[in-house]
Amino acid sequence: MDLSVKKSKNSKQKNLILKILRSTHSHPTAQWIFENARKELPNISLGTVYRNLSNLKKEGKIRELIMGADFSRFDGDLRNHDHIQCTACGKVDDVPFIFFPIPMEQVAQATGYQVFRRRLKFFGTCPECDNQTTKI
Amino acid sequence: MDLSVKKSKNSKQKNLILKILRSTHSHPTAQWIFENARKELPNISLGTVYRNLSNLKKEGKIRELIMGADFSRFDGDLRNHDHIQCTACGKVDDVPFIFFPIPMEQVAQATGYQVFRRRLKFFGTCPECDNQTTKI
DNA sequence: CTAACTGCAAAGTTTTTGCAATTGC
DNA sequence: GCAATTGCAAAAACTTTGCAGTTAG
Repeated sequence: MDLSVKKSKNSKQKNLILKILRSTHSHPTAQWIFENARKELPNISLGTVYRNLSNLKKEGKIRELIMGADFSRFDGDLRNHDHIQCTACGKVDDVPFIFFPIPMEQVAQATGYQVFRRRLKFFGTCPECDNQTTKI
Repeated sequence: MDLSVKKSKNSKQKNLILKILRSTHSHPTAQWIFENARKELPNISLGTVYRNLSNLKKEGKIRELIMGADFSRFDGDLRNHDHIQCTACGKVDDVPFIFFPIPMEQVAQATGYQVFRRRLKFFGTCPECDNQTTKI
């Protein structure tokens, strides 16, 4: 059987979307990507953005996050890193890679699962929101 | 300023929803909760389910997960535990609490955030899906 | 060439909201 | 009582899909 998926064309839309994703660490939503993409390609459609995000995900070039109580966010940085979300403004930032030794065997034993991956997410308040506690 | 939020009535709908959530570890979706709730209260509406989930979350009685590429899932168990999701069937299970020492100060230093909480999620295949690898 | 991709618009899903009636405290 | 909650239905928010035309390899 053929396990290699990849079979996809280049298109300016797709390349632009990837470029946008890689130019930020802010984990944008599909809508945000769309708005930024149309600055360069005014005719691009939201459907195309969603289709390309889906393809890029299948090809392993990006990662879908969906981490909080809102819509999907995408990550163009595939290096090992974790995430932190501000509970005040909802922003998601990268946590540069820190090695956390997590004994996955214990998890496998406790659950009966075969464990492949882990994902670690932190919650807190970002510097901006911290300073605005008294405002408004 | 008054930081205590809570001010909420009891209603049979709300109590039922909480009871359902606490009776399972399967992290149901709003739709699933709705379907089960209407077995006991046939006239309950989906809107009421969503409103109560939102209130219960505000009151800190449940937790919204939203962990994968689909719709929200809710957790009625607030004891410390982590989650594992099967990448084959999508099911989410609890990982009974295991102490993972994670140095949150390092995260705070690296990001500038005030860090409150962490959430750890594992991915793998559940025993059922493991055994079905060759079927179909 | 032709399979994949595009823009557009319509449809699908999940969640929220407005309103009049009901209910808990 | 009166504010909070409910059922219902309509609307909003996010995502997917059908189609006919365009494009990359």
